[in-house]
Amino acid sequence: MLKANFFTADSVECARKLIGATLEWKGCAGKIVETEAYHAEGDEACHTFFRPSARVFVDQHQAGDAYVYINYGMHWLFNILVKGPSGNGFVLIRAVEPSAGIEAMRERRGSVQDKLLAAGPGRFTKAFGINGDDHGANFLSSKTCSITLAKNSNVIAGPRIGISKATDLMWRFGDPDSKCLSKSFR
DNA sequence: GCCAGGATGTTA
DNA sequence: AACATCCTGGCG
Repeated sequence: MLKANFFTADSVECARKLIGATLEWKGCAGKIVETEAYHAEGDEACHTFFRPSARVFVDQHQAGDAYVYINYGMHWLFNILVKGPSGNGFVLIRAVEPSAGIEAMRERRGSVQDKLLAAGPGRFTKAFGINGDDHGANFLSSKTCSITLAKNSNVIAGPRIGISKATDLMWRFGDPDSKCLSKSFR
């Protein structure tokens, strides 16, 4: 299980270290294979840059709290708030390789290949049943949710996906060997 | 495998 | 108007 101070480091470091970790969420579980980091200050792609409500969220919540929002009118996206001495930020969970609760994921996702069940930020939340009710939930205080870091994992970095600002930052991280990425790194 | 197009609604 | 996406169908 994560230590209580894990989300008090830089969000870029958190995003990198979460690759390979096992995420458990209300009966479902899987290996985190893709993440992205956002900085609350100075990052034009971060919601805090253009959404006052996101800045309020950072002020009023603690490290480890879930920031869940709806995207393109139909997909929930799941972030974890990071608050550290060097600055605040978010880690977006972009893809997970399912390991438990796969039947429940299949029911929620409909007819897709198993490797695509949670291979994308919107696919992941749908597979795991995450929605706006989970906005503000905290991993470190919940009994049904946890993250356990892997001892070692192969990690590759690349530019973040689906954004139009700050595309030069290499803040997308992933396991290059996983078959459950939202998109290849090569 | 890649690309185009449409679904869908919140935020500011 | 933009948007941290996904699915389908066309093409080869």
